[in-house]
Amino acid sequence: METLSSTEEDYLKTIYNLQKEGANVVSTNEISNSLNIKASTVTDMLKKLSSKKLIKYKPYYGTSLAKKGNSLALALVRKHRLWETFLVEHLGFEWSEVHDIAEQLEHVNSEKLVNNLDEFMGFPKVDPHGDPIPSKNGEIEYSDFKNLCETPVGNSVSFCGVRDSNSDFLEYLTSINLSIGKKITIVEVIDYDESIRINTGNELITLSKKVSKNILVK
Amino acid sequence: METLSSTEEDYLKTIYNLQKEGANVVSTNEISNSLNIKASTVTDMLKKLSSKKLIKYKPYYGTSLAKKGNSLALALVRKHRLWETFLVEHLGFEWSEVHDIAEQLEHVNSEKLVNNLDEFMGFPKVDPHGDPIPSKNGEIEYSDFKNLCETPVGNSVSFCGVRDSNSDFLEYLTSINLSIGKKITIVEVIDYDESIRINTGNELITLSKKVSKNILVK
DNA sequence: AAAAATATTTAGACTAATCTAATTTAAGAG
DNA sequence: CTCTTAAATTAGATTAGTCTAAATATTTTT
Repeated sequence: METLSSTEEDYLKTIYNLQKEGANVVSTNEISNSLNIKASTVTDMLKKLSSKKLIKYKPYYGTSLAKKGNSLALALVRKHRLWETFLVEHLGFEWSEVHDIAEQLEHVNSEKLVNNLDEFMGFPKVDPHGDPIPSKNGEIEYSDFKNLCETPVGNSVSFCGVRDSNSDFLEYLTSINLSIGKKITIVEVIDYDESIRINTGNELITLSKKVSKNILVK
Repeated sequence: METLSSTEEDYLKTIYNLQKEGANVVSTNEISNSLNIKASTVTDMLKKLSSKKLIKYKPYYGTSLAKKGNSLALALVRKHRLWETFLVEHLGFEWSEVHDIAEQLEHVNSEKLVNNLDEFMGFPKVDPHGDPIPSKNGEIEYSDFKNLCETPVGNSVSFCGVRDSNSDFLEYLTSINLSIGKKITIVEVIDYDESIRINTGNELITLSKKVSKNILVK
């Protein structure tokens, strides 16, 4: 099993993430946008990954991960989330700062490193953004969180994760004092722009649809 | 200050290490051997690093680090040694296993990461092989260790470091129970092959010249 | 000091990953 | 069902890092 370049790994992870977002098959343009790489370049890489049997690629139709590619993508996600957890839990980073660093760390190649790190931290189940961490064997417990924007008025839920790890978004949440574990009660939905008003125990805040859509609750 | 590629960083670190081994000026072939890259390729890279003012390069003569290149190399050494320390002290690795992993980790680009890691470990002064760890500001305390092979018969010293981090060598030392801190008394020097007999408290062992040359003591 | 050996550089080519521009295919609108 | 538009692919070029083979410098030997 030859090892992959970081670039190849990036493509696999991107396909994994896009597929998880619902789509069964991922388009060349979606990958292109996600990675900020021109579509023509993506096409070349898809052919290459396909010839390595890591993905199923049908020209003009789309791409999905093959079994082998899926395991590799999952291993990357595992590494990424373990490193993010380490950075926040042990090195004093904010949840908004860790993405780019983990993006580099996830390409470090050592089974033992990631497994020892996992053990060192006591086998955490979720990362600082609430995303589940795949186990050594590639098992992942998909969580059944709902979008905050779909929660009916009057309900009380708790903040369990985000659907976007963009640092601006995370910093915004921190600035309004929303962090994982927080109890939230939906006070009102404004029909006009679909924004919502929520109560977080001590304050009443208004969130736009764009924000509430990216907050996961249970 | 544009960032360097990992490849460029590797060359700088190699030049740093070779220069530290005594030589004021490093030859193209030395770099070529060290990195296992053909001399012609090295020449190209030297021109490039020279044009970036990171090294002083004189064709057919040799190379040395310029001030800027030296700081960068030192920053890499710092990262390498901090990661090695982390792996051994916190993730349960043997000192013989960490070199290659640290080689990858040292290219991860984040000032804050390395500084927080340093702080997390309580600002260690030496790595698991006894090498000094440069501080954040690039200060490094060169240690005044001697080679075990230069220690006169009868003297008692303590094992402070190694001059080679090759895993076979380190595993060998571990197998004969020699680890950093151990007290060593030189019992006898065999003129014929310059091997030495030492007493480590409970055992009497014989070490070849090749081995004793790579053991540092105080 | 000339010849031989060794070290270094130059020249030309290759691969991976990228781009732009041109072409082809598929999808949607009338 | 044809035309237009959007998406995807192909063609050709570029850059970084590498190689081999050939040429040139330097050093060593005789």
